[in-house]
Order: sequence, then C-alpha cells, then structure tokens
Amino acid sequence: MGRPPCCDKIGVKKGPWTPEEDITLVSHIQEYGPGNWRSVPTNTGLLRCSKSCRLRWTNYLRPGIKRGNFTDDEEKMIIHLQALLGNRWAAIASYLPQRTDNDIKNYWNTHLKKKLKKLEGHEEHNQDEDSVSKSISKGQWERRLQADIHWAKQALCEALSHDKSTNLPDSKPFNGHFDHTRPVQTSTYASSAENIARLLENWVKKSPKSSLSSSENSQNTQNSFTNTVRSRSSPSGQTLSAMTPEHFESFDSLFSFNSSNSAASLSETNIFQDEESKPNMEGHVPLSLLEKWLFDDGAVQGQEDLLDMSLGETAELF
DNA sequence: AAATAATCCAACCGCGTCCAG
DNA sequence: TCTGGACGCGGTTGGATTATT
Repeated sequence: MGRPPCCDKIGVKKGPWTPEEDITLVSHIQEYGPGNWRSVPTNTGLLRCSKSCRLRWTNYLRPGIKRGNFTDDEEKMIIHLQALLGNRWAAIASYLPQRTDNDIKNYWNTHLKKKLKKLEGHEEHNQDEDSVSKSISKGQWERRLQADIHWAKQALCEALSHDKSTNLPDSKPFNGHFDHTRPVQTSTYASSAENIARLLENWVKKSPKSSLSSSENSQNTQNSFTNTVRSRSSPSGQTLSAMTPEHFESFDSLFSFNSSNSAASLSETNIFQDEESKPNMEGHVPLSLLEKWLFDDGAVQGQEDLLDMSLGETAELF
C-alpha cells in the first residue's frame, strides 16, 4: 500500500506564490496560528497543497526571517556547523534563528562550497607547520563548540523540566535540536507584514506601470501597496476579486504598524505570541548566556558571543 | 542587440519520523 | 504493538536573472 499523496494533485496550483496567496495565507495564520497545515488549503480556499503552504510560511512569510546578505560571522558559523553536523540544514538553521534551512542550504550550495574549494586548493599549496597548528586549533574549537552545544542542550533541558507549568509553548522535552519552525525569538505579525511588504515591493517594482518613487516614505509606500493591490489585477492575470473584505482589512492592518519599531508592535497581541513566540519569561530563572542566545530577540549579539568563544581561531581563513 | 552560458533561489518531491488512536 | 495521518527534512529541479561572448 503506497503512501497517499499529501494532497489531491488535481486542481492543485504549483509554482511561485502570488501576493494575494501570501496575504490569504498570512491572514489565515494570523487568525488560527501556524500548524494544522492539512486544513489550510480547505479553510483558505488556496489551491495549494498543505506542504506548499507550510513551506511558504516557514521559508518566506514566517516572522523574524532575515534574507540574503549573509554576514561573515554567519558564514563562518555555517561552515563550522556544516563541518560538525554535516548537511543537517535544519539543525544548522536552529543555531541561526533568523535563517531558514532552505536559505542556508542554498547559500552553502551556491557560495560556500565554491569558496571552501578555493580555499582548500589554495591551502594544498601551502601545507607546512602552520597548517598543522591550524588543524590543532580547529580540533580545539570543534571540541569547544561541541561542549557548548552539549551545555546549551543541558541548560535548556533543565530549564524545561524545571518548570513545566511556566508556559513554554509546547513544552516537549528537548529532542536534540531547536525547532526553527517555531521561532523562539519574539515574533510579531508585523514582522510577517514586513515580509509581505517586501514581497509586494518587489512585485510592484517589477510592474512596468509602477510609478512608486524610492524616496517615498515607507508609510506612503505601504499605502500605495495597499491601493495598488486593491485596484488592479496581479501580473499573473489573477484578479483580487476573490479577496474578501476581511483580507483587505487585515492587509490594511499589516501596514498600520510602525515598521521602524517592531518591538513596539508587540502590543499588537496576536496568535503568534501564543503559538510560537518567545515565552513569557516572568518567573523564570535568570537566563544564561546561551539560553539568552536561544530565546532572545537579540540573538545576534549572542551569536557573536558564541562565535567569539568558539570560532575565533579560524577567522584568519577569511 | 542577440544568443548563450552561468548563477541563483523559490518551490517541489519523496522519504523518514513522530504521534494519536 | 500496530497503523495511518501529519509534519519535517534534505536533495533536486527549473524558471528567472545576470554575465559573457
């Protein structure tokens, strides 16, 4: 008995997502939260399979995603983690909370592989005592990183078992890696709106009829997006007639936040905060550095600290 | 300016794992 | 313990874009 397809292949749309579909999906998730993907296409009327919806959300629309422009530190971290963990992109992504596994995988395949190949080729010519000492220090940082990871896991396990009633969303026992599909950092719907705004911006830019000036402030731009979306059909020829007033309402609300201060938009209490955002830390034991790194919005600083601790020795590679 | 090659990356596919019943 | 549904993961594809000839 074969495995049934995840969705009925007939009438299922494939290929790039349109802004309308994104808005529909985000509106639905805003209301019901992420998860139960099976029901998403039925409930939203999207002609997409559940997998496609989940993927779109995790890799593109999810709040808190940083795209493109990998920093040197991130690059180093990916390289080291890849050496340590292999092609376990989800595990690697769990140490870079703002990046998706897909993004990291793509970046590895398109940039880092080549870069490393070059470096290896270069180093083959310069194999001397120096390379011996480098390999030693590489072993050291690997051990340190492993120790760090082990320590972080332990700390998190303890934190989780210490107070099961303190409302970590989904207080499952720690299973060895951090679930990046449930971002632990503070997330807001606004961040998701930023993703959509960005997406719409690209969409509008691509449109020959667009007359948006780049000097317009973001609020105006956002309003323009709203109006643009409202007033015309998409490039794919689809109209927005299928969009309900509720969609537009939530779409409007997407842009009503102050994008320069997403922290302030926390007041915009919503489903994400219940489902997948940073847990209420009141009453928790003080967080250690790594726990902070794992939980905090300010993950970047933590990453830098960790990098300082673990990866410093190999910085000269770059 | 046109043709071709190279590169990028969003999305798909199929398999593995988890978990409720 | 078994089974099947749902979800997650890693590999791969293919269309779009950019660079080169």
